[in-house]
Amino acid sequence: MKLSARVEYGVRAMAALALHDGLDPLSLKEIARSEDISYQFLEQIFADLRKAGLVESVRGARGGYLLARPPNEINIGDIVRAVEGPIAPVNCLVDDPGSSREPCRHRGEACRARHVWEKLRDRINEVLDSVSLHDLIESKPEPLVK
Amino acid sequence: MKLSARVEYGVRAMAALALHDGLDPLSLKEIARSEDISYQFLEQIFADLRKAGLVESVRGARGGYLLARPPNEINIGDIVRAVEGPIAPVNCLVDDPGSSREPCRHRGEACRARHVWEKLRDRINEVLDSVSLHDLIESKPEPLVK
DNA sequence: AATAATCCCGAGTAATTTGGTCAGAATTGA
DNA sequence: TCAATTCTGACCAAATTACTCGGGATTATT
Repeated sequence: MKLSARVEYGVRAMAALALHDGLDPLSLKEIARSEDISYQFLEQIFADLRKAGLVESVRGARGGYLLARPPNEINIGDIVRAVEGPIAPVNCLVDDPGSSREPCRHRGEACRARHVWEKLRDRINEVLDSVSLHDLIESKPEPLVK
Repeated sequence: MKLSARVEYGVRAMAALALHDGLDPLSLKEIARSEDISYQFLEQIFADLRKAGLVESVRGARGGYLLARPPNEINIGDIVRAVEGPIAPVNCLVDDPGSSREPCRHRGEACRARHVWEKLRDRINEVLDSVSLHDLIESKPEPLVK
């Protein structure tokens, strides 16, 4: 039940972009340096963020990335789903509409727990969608109490 | 952001025990067979369930497992935490009080997203703790609409 | 036009986690 | 005594994750 490093990095990088919103493009090199994240790994993550339409790229010298929308219109859920795919806490909830994959069937019965997992998925999305990048950068970083 | 097969198996096995509550011990062999789960993998899972005090074992011939409490006093969260450890959606939330592990600190600041992850963790626990084994076995398995 | 800074892309690799097996000891009802 | 069972620790294979590598495409600057 853990989010990946991609998510952690993605959120931090997007927060960096949000803090720089309205200015010139921010390069991956710069983000990687300031957030201490592998440059090449970040490239992969930004490929996903771009495909999801959360950032826009400016190619060439002095290029970089910009938020595609203002920080209050991008929320953490958008980022998580972009870099990790849709939230699906168990296999039988993976949405895979075309294929004829079995739902969670065991010995002829659909799994009794399905509605629990569905509720869980919905609450997770709710929480992640309730916080925007704007909220994130407004809130003070917590003091480092031991 | 996925629960493991251990959780899925653990919940199904506990539901089987709940359906058999008040009767004689149910053996792992029986559960493994009826739920179509690897016997030896189930052994591992039940070791965790037992250590967590959710089941009691009866050793020897005609032995097996019993729920340690009535089905309405055991909830899905108990099972998930027993077999997967405490819910901690990001590393910086792993509770590890003794050790001096760093909190999520990046370049001197605690991570801005920490409170989001905390809220997420709390909601996940809430959902999982809101459904008991009793609820689970009372609810009809969902019909298998394609 | 040349250069350097940047995004872009696909393949490959190392580390970790997960799901499961194996072998056998300990316990107990029949 | 024997068969059915729990219990334990080590082991193993597959999958996933985190990251690297090599190079191509684009563009501001000189």
